[in-house]
Amino acid sequence: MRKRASDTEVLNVSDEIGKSGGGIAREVGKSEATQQRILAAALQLFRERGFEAATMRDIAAAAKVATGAAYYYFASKDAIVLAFYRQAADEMSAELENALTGTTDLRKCLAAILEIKLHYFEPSRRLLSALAAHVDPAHPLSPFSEQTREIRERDIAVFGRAVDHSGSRLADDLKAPLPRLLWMYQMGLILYWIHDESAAQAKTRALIDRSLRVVVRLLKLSALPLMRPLRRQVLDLYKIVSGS
Amino acid sequence: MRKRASDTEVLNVSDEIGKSGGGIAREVGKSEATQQRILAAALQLFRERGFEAATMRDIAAAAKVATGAAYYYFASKDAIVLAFYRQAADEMSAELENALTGTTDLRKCLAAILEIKLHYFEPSRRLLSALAAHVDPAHPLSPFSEQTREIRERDIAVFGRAVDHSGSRLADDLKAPLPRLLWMYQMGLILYWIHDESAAQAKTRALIDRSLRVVVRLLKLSALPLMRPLRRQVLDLYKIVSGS
DNA sequence: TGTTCATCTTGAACGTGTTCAGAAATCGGA
DNA sequence: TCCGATTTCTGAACACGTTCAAGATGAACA
Repeated sequence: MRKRASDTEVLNVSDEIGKSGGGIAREVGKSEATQQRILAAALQLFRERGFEAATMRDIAAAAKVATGAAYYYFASKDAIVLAFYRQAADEMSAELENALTGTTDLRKCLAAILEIKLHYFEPSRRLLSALAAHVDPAHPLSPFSEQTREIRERDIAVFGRAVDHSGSRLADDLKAPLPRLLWMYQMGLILYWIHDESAAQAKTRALIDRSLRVVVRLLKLSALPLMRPLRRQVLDLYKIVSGS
Repeated sequence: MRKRASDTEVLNVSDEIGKSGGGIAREVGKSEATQQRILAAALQLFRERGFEAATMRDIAAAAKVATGAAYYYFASKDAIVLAFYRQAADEMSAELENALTGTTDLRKCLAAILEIKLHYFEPSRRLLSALAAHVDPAHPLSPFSEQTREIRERDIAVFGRAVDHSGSRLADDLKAPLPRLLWMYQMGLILYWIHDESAAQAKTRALIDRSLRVVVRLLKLSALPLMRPLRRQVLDLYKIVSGS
């Protein structure tokens, strides 16, 4: 009976598409179309009414299927948000790569990355609060959960390339953890942005601009031989948290 | 009909106790006893089964009342956790004051504060994840919500006194924001502790010890005239976030 | 004692996310 | 074209948090 939607493997958009010739593949894309219809209906309702006010019954009705069908494609209501998150990561990746090659100035590069993400998520800002309201690593929608691991790691890799491309001279022991640290930093900014109710999220904009300068300044400072003991202390904290 | 449990004023333990002589007061403490019975039953079930697995029906049954009665005393399931949080803050306050006068060493003082809280919350560690799983300031149970404001502000005041009692020389512009900054720092540690699955939460223990040294070291560093520009930059970030 | 009235209590009912037994649709192969 | 198998879909049913109209309780007063 139930075969599709599992907890970890929620959305397999590109699955089975390639094997139309091989095994079990009917009218190409029929199933995928339904799934996309449900996803689209859900996202529209989420944006219109908010995550909680949009019920699974409404979503299914809007997608012209029965309630149960939604659960055939998505393991849970949360999983729909997760699918959106994955789609977002995919759609942004090309743009992000462009941003990386645009400049060797780390500050500008980080600013560009953040600009891309905020611009992309702008229409879904409130929806994201459903995704990022949780800090519990056990919650599927947490940015720190197992379910979001793949997206997270790919995202961290982007920061890794940003660091590589930049001309900044860095302390050697900082090079390995820095991508993940920068990712955490941007996660904090995005979290703040989601809940920022100032006009046009001006506060977040200010925070990004100012904090980027601080971050880059700290990076330069930390490269000084004088700062080595403190840097080691801070990196020890990172080691504890990152669990190595 | 419904008069009790409102959203902001969830638990009025000490309400109406004083006016037994004045107006409407029956068998003294009857109502309070019921409320406490519900709270106690809830906490026991929360600890036994976890917040989500303990249903309001179970809680009411364990307290020997109908389901609706629980909602007469508590506006929601969350509100019960909130009541627990308030009770905890009350019960810890005396101990915290003691810790403050115990030493003039800021590091030891902060360590003592954290020790008291972790020790108190130890049996309810998992329950706290229901309280602290949210970073959304709009969520009642968020440490940053309006509903938890009073507890938060009182708690920040504790850190204020800790700073005052300490002999550390601090930059003048740091004195005002420092208590809140320290509170945020401890909140981060507690958050980490809640989700720390290492044996006996050893990682949190290590993190507290090491990070406290870093914090104190940074405070000393920040007092140096050389560090003034960077300190100003960081304080600007604080101003943006704290919304002034 | 009987009446009044706020306080307290009840349990059925609502809307929610989710499950599931089975029906319908569609496939590959005879 | 028909058959068995697989995928896709249905809608009633479940357990949950929560609401609410109605009832029960008991103190204060006549």
